[in-house]
Amino acid sequence: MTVDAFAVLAEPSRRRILERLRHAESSVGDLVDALGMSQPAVSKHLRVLREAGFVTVRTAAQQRIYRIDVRPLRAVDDWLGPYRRLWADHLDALERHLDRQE
Amino acid sequence: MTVDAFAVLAEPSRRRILERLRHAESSVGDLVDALGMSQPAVSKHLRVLREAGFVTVRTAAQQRIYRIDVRPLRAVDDWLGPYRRLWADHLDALERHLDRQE
DNA sequence: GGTTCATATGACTGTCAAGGAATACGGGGG
DNA sequence: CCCCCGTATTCCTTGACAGTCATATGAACC
Repeated sequence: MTVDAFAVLAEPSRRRILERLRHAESSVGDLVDALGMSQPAVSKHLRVLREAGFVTVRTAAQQRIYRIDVRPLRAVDDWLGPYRRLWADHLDALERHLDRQE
Repeated sequence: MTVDAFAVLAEPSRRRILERLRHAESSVGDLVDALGMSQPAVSKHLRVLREAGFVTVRTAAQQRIYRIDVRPLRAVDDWLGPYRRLWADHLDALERHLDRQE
């Protein structure tokens, strides 16, 4: 996970790949068909995702089956933690405000 | 918010700015001192953050006071939603597994 | 063992964003 | 009114990255 998770997610195509892998693991060819982009492009994005820990690979005959790994996403989720508190506090303040209105 | 929130967050310096603004609103000069980078660099990052909705500006005399706005972060949080389910399910499965072990 | 299928990789090109230096802008104080 | 302070903007250079095309790898099948 030496790579920056946010930088990896900055690429829309990579998010689309993750979106697809969220529902089911897929071979490279499946992704090529589903996303309508060239095979080398897909393979390169998969490499980036793999090196950042977002996906794992398994070899099945002549295919490589990619599967999502949620750990980097949990890291992003953790990063959001303190900020989440921010809008929770705002909601609390809003509620108090509305209570006072009554 | 026409800009991609993930692309904005991909820049470490911008995350550092947000981290700082999470605790307190700041003038540009404050951020320059705190982050140890050039004033133009900070101003440019603030512009990106502003155009993506991450921060708002207020003018106080000759200073511009920047304040965090959590809405784009909530969008990121929402994006994570479906994936969060993924590892919640995994945790459930683990619990069931451990229960069966007893 | 050579061919075919699925995928990875390399070389190359175009694009875009970040950083620095210099400069413009705009309000405030003398 | 001129100057100064804080900040924004412009120009320029440089580096990173995505996409394409072509080719390499490697397993399976005949």
